[in-house]
Parts: sequence; structure tokens; C-alpha cells
Amino acid sequence: MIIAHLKSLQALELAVRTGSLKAAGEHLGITPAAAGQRIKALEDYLGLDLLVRGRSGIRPTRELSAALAHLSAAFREMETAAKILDFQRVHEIHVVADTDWADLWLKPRLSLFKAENPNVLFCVNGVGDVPMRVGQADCEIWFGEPRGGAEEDELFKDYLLPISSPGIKTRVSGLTSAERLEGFPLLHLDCYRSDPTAIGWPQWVNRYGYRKTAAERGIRYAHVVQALEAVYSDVGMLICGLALVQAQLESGRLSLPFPISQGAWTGHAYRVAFRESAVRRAQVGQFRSWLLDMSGETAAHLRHQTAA
Amino acid sequence: MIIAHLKSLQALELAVRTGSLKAAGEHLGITPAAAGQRIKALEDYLGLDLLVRGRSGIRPTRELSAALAHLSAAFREMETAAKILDFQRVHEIHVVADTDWADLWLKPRLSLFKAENPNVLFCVNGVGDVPMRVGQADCEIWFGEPRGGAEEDELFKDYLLPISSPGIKTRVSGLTSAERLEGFPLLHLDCYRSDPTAIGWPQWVNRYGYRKTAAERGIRYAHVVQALEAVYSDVGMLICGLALVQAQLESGRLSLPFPISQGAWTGHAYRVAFRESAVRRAQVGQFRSWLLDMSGETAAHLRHQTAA
DNA sequence: TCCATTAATAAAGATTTTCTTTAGTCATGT
DNA sequence: ACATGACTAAAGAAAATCTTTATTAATGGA
Repeated sequence: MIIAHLKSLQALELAVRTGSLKAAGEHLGITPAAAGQRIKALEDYLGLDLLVRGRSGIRPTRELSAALAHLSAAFREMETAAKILDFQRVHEIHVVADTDWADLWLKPRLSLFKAENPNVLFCVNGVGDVPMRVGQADCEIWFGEPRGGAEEDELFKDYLLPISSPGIKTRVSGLTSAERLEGFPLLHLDCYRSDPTAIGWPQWVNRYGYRKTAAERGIRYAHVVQALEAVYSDVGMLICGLALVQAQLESGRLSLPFPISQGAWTGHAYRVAFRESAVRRAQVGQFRSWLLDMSGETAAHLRHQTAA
Repeated sequence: MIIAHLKSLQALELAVRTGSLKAAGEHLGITPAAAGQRIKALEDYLGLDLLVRGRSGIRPTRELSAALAHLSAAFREMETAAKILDFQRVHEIHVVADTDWADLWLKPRLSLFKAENPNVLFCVNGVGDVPMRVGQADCEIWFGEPRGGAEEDELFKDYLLPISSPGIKTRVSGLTSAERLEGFPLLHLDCYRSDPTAIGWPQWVNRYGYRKTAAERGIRYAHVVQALEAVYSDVGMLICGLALVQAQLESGRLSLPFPISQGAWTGHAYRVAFRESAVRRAQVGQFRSWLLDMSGETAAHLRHQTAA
């Protein structure tokens, strides 16, 4: 006998287990309307009512009750099988992240994690030790507001301030305060725009009193990585997040043309959400702990650097 | 934990149970390619190989073996639940059939079955005691070749010959043999065209020696029911299946303008296939027996009528 | 060893399924 | 009596799934 209506049976079992179509939909990641449609389709096919619907929730009909123990057992066994398979995955961690954060913050540090966990294979934004796989990533990092998931953490807020090449810093240093921006192109980043409190050049000029005609003009970049290529090439000065350029500052490849106190914190933060099922895998748990530790270090270091 | 990949797990369990993707596909009513894609998608998602593929079939990998007992148990439980639900259906029988056969052969007889089975509700081609439901019909009747299903039977072949209204028969009888077709419109049916041996007017004229210029001309009808409306209205003569017009001949509403021996059997037959799961329901089993009995009566009656 | 046969699969496109959204209904609680 | 919350019908969008075609690979027989 062919079992059709697998998704219908799943929605049905969940609706009974949780007591409402609303909760079943939430559990399955679909709307209540979709959950209801799945069950309705099965009822239409069978010519049976399976649920008694009410404002206070739903209950199985007598007809469904006769089959319910088997249905529940079926999905319990399936959940066990899925869990066994999931734990057998090759030790891979798939990450979808803000591209600047991945390139500038995570990648330089990932070797530290790998040194302690040589068997873990990474795929970050589709690139890494293994190819992209069908299905959800194990975790996602974004710059923005919380999304309210269960396994969600704030990593760190960033500190925005002007950076430049060493050459431009030297030339700026030889000028009077009033003249330090005139004559130097300003580079702008679009990636902080979702944060209403994140400063760009116009805000920075207003806040710190430098004189610059048309502070909003200049080349715009979607991402920090591309903008930094321009900075390395002496194209101009850029306001970006300090957390993303620590290594370049320490190596002397980039410089701070103005005092470090002349910056501002972002309102948004880098945040991470792990898939609930992923976080139960030992390596993903370890990666999460490591990530929170390293982010804590970054946050502490930023606070230390920018202390008044 | 959300169980996704339900269809993949089903294909996987069936592939292991049957030993090949080909057999799994057949069982599920999909192509082997589709069965393979389902399983491949799950392997991609998990980053695990689940099957060892070989020309002599497939075997589970070690990783899959760890979960296989649970997976098998899950689908056994689900099959039990589905069976319980299926047997609880309201006593409905859904039929998809050749429309002429349904209207002209089944409907006049269905009251006989219902007299013996008053609780059974029928839906024939979407019309009847209950509305059409989502999902497969319990059985399907077609005019044509066998399809090779497990629960498939031949009902009867039909006997094609000219029929007309009583008025046209009277006029034809008053004419010499040579003149009996001239001056009378010939009506044609498209619904027998799939049968290469089924005769139409051109073949009938050739076989029985009547004179008729342009025997292939005349009005064409897709179905017998519409053509009969024209025959009732003295529009012309029609070659159609004797089995479908027994009642009309007996009631005098239709006549045979030529000897009954001047006809020919169809090559194709009316055939029925029941869904395997449907046939296990008691009422469907009873309907099947009844249908085969009534069809046997029709076949015997036709043979008796047309015996030389 | 070679060839025929059979099963599996990649890729592309078609088809079907499933989901979201919107608007409405109904029951319950205040 | 009204507001609220859960469910649902319908329509359209999005995603999933399937078919088809061509190819590959393995196996068995000559």
C-alpha cells in the first residue's frame, strides 16, 4: 500500500499533539492556513472528518482516535531515525554569514578553532572545506536586530571610525585640524544603512566638528572588503567597523588618521542563530562556545581600546 | 525536531526494502529517476552516503543501517494508521470511467447494486451521491488495451453495427438493398478510433456491399451519448456498440435498420482496474464482483444475439 | 575480451504540490 | 453586544517533485 499524504499525516499528528493548527504550523515552519489545508486535503481524500475544530483548540474525532496511536508511534520512530542520521553526518559545519564579518572577522580566526578540532570541515557562505549542501545552514550570522529564535546570541556591536592607509595618515597629520578632510576623498559603506544610529561621514563631520564641504559625496561600496581594497590603494578614507580591521591595524597595513575616541558604536550588533537540531551536535556546540568566547574577546578588546 | 524530507525517507525505506530504485519507483508510482533524486537530496542534506549502489541492486551503508530499524518501524506504523483510516471511510466508491460506458451501461444498472448495498455512495466521473474527492478513484474503466495492473479485468468487447430511429428503419425497409444507404446521412463516432479493428461506415460499406458514395462523410461525434441524441431526432444512422444501447433497442426507442449479423466485434474491450488498496475494502470488493457478473451477462447476451 | 542489457543518474524543463496572503466566518470571553 | 483569536476558502506565488533524455557504469553471456 502506497502511503500518500505524508505531509498531511505529519500535520495531523502535530495538530493533535500540540492542540492547535496554529501551534502545529509554528512547529512545522508553515502558516496555520497551510497546516489546515494539509489536513483538509486528507479529510477530503478519505471522506472523513478527522478533527473537531473549536476556538479552544482541536480534538481528534472518533475515527482518527482509532489510528492515532499508530500515527504517533510512526512519527516517534521517524524522529528517532532522523536523529540517528543527523548525528552521523560527516563533521561539517555550514555557516551563512554577513560576508564582511565572514571574510574579515571569522576567517582569520577559524584556524584557531580548527587547531583544536581538526576533524571539523567548514563551509562558510558556500566556500570552504566542503561544498554547499541542500538544506539549512547550521548557523547564520547577521548584522542587525534580534530575530527572536531560541538559539540566538549577540556577538558584538562594532565601533565605527575613520581608517586610512598609512600614507594618507601621514599626510593628514601634517595638516591643521581644519584642513584634515579637505582634499581627501571620502569612501562610504552601504552595509551599515539598516542601522539608524550607525554614523557615516556626514554624521561624523557634524559630531567632531571637522570642516568638509559635501561630506555625503564620494564613492559608495556595498561591502567593507571592496572598500578596503580602495583604502589600501590610497583612494581615500573610510568609516568602518573597528572589529573587522584589527589585524590590518596591528600589522600596519591600515592606520587611524584621527583619534580612536572620534568614533561611535553601532546600534545594531553582529548576531548568530543556530538551528536547534544543529546545536545538539557536539562539534556545532563546540563551535558555538568558541564563537561566543572569541566574540566576547573582541567586544572586550573594543571596549578597552575606545575607553575614554 | 522538524522532520523534513518525508518523501526522501519513504523512498529510502522502500529502496532498501525492495532492493532497487527501480522497484521503489514502481511501488511509489514514480520513475526510478525521481526515486533516486529523492534519496540523493537527503544524502546531500546530510552529507552522508546512505546507499551503496550497484548493478545488482542497492544496500544500505553502515550509517543508514544504524537508523534503518526505526525507519522501517516508522513506515510500518504509518501503513497501519493509513489502513485504519482507509477502512473508516464513509462507504463511498469513486469511479472514473469512459463517459459513454458510464452513462449508457453502468448508470442504468447501478440501481441493482444499490438495491443490494443501500449504504454505498457512488461518485461516477465526479457526479453522483457524493462530490469528487481529492485523490485517486477506487477504480477506472476504459475502452482500450490492458494496462498491466495487478487488479485489472476485461469487462466485455462490444459489437459495432448500424442503429437508427424506428422511423428511419421503416423507410430503409421499403427500399431495395442497393438504395438503402443513399439519401440517409451517416453519423460517425470518434471514440472508437483508438481501436484499429473497430469498423466505421467506410469499412461497413466495404464489408457488406452496400452502395454509398463518400461513406466517410457525415457529422462526427466525440461520444455516443451526443450521437444518440441526433439519432433519436432522425438526423441519420450511426454505427455504435450494441452493448451500450440494449435498453433503447428493447424499449423501441432505437432500431436496427440492417440484420444484426451485419456488424463486427471491437478489437479493444472495456476494461476495469481497481486500486489495490481500494479492493480490500469490503464494499469495493462487492462492487467488483457485481461488475464482473453484470459484464459477463452483457458479454454472453451479445454473443447470443449475434450468433450466426 | 567484447558486446548487449539493465539500472542508476545528471540536467533541463514541465507539472504538481504546497505555501502565503487576504478576507471572511465563527466561537468564545469580557 | 463587541472584540479577539483561531480557522478556512480562494487565488496566486513559490517551491517541490516529476518526467524525459542522454549518458555512464556494471554485469553477464557469448
